[in-house]
Formats: sequence, structure tokens, C-alpha cells
Amino acid sequence: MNKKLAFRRGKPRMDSPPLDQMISFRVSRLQSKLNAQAIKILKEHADLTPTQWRVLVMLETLGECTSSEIARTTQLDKGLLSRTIKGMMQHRLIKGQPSKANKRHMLLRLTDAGRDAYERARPYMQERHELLLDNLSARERRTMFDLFDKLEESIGGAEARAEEAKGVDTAINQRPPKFI
Amino acid sequence: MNKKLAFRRGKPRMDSPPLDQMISFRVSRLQSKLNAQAIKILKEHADLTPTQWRVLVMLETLGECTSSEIARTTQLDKGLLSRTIKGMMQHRLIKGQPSKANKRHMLLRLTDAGRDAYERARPYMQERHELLLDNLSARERRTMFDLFDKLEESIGGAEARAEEAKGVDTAINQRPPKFI
DNA sequence: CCCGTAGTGTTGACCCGTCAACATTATAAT
DNA sequence: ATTATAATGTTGACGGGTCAACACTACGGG
Repeated sequence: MNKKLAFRRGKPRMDSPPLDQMISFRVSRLQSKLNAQAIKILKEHADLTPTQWRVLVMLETLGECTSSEIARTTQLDKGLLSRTIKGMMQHRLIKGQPSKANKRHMLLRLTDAGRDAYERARPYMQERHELLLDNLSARERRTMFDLFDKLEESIGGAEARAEEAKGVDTAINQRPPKFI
Repeated sequence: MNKKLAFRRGKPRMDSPPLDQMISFRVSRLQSKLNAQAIKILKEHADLTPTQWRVLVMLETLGECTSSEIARTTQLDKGLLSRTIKGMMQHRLIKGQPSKANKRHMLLRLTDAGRDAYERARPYMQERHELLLDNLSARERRTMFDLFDKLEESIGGAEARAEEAKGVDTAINQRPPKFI
């Protein structure tokens, strides 16, 4: 299609490594660093893993929900979520009671200990997040989430087209049944 | 669409999806998707893993180098690199000869098969990259790598300060001996 | 020259995320 | 009602990335 080469090709400024211009590589490296930082903070202040933290955030804001709801809104793997939730129940961070309306559902709720862990980690996680934002200009901050959205959208579109070309209708990862 | 979010400084007022405004979470999710896409493409066209691909890119541009050079410029884990390189040697994608000047060094070079695999994957990887760029405005494209840089810098700075506060002088991950 | 320090690369242990298969239950179609 | 299909959640298997310990080598200062 469009053959507009957007690489820095005009200038032979090769002192910057080639991979540094690759989106995927940069995102991967950035994720590693962010993740390592989060692991450290969460471990130190609340003995949580990033996934556990994310489940806590979801439960804190959604109040009461099921694993599949979390899976849909976060697009986390349901297997990962299942194990994480099991672990959090064993640590009494959350409790789950079977739904009467739907026997497949496990209604999850924060325990006091869970809310406590959340509150212990929250200020540090928030401070970290604001620190990340502080180093960005107002314009960059405005652009950032648009970039996340557009890049994710690009991938989804490419996947969809690739599958469509094969005549296959496969769910990529966890396709949400409804777009809420 | 519906992303019109004020960036909360001070008071956290999360209006819509909670985690979607967290940088770390978004980067993590984006990385997952990008990685899955890369795995698929590389597997299909050249039977490579993303890390193998990155090593190929480095060797293609650097010509001949050592594992530690790659580790320094990419900031990839040296353990991961060691195994990856071993695997690539077994698959005859690269070859390594011990340096005479420095017995610790293993000088790595592409084989014909390695260059072949690279050339088989390159057009698809490039197409994918351009597809990602196509959906971005010129301004967003210009901002993107600045964002990557600044975010990584923020983390590094935070880590440095955290360690300094403890009076510890520990190497975080792989600190480059010289800042090139 | 020797010794402490630092760079290089290997390895084992471990954890996390991904994928597929599965049992169970709900929902839609006929 | 019966049946097919979809959704929920669990589990096993697997691969990849991270970390730490290690051996080996290089190097600089006493």
C-alpha cells in the first residue's frame, strides 16, 4: 500500500541503534522497565504482583464483579486471571461467592485485607505514575493515550484482516462479546 | 472516541475505565499485542523468535560484534542473549569465533542462512511497522519516540534516586559502563 | 608482579504470561 | 424440549524473560 518510508534514512546518523527506531522493540523494553519498577514497589509495600494489583484496582472501582468481567475490560488472559484470583483468595485479599443467578459466575469482592493492601500500595503507585507524567509536556501527555489506542487498533485491524483473508473467524485472544 | 480525560494531578478522580489510564498497564497490554503479532509473523515467514530477530537486526547493522555489545545497545538480558545466541548457532543462523585479542569475547557474524532468514522476515516486519505508522499522524509519529525516551528516562531516574536514598550502588539490570 | 575490581558469557532456578483442552452451565435455535 | 452453540472458569503444558551465582578473563594500581 503506502510506500512512504518513514525511517530516518536520509541522515546516516547510525550512532543510534537500529532497533531503537522500532516501535515494537521500544515498547517491549519500556514494558520491561515499567514492570520491573512496579514489581519492586508492589512487592515492597504490599507484597503484591502487578496482576494482583490490577485485579485490586478493578475490584476497587467496579465494586463487585466476576473474573470474566475483569478479563473483558482488561483483556487479561482468563487463565492468568483464574490463577491470580485463586492466589488472592488463599491470601484472603478477595473473597468470592457463587452467584445464584448464574452458576458459572463467581462474584468477587475485596476483603478488608485486600482493601488494606490496595491502600498501602496506592500512594506509591500513584506517585510513580505522576512522576512518569511529570517528565512529559502537556502535549505529550495528551498524545500518549491516543498513541496507545491507535497502535492497539492497528494491531487489531491487521489481525482481523489477516484472519479474514484466510476465511477464518477466530477470536484473537479474548474478543469481548459486546463493546461496552 | 470517548477519551476526554483530564490528567489528574493531585486528586485522583478516575471517571472511566480505571486501568486504561495507567501508563504501565497500557504499555503492558500494547506490548502483549505487539509481541503476539511479531511472534506470528516471524514464526510464519522465518521461524524466528522476536529475540532472534533482534539479534539478526543487530548483526545485520553492526556487521560483527559480541554478545555484550548487543546486550549494551539493546539492554537485553545477557542470560537471555546467551541462550538465544546458542540456539541460533545450533540453527546455523550465526557463527561465532573466539576473539584473539580478548579471550572472553565471542565474535558473532551472520551466516548465509541467517541473512536469508533475515531477508525473508524483513519485508513483513517492515510492512507491519509501516502499518503501525500509517495510522498515526505526523505529529504523533514525531512525539512517539520522545515519549519512549522520556518514560524510560523517568524510570531510570526514579531507580537511581531510590538506590541513592539507600546508599546502595547497585547495578540496575545492565548498566552500560559508558554512555555512548 | 600481584591482587582487587570489573567485564564477559554460561547456567540453573524461578515466575509469569500464553495457549489449548476441558467440564460445566447458560442461551439460542428449531 | 432437544440440541447446538457460546460463555465461564480451571488446569496442564510450554516458552520466554529475569535474576543470581559462577567461572573465566582483562585491567589498573599498589
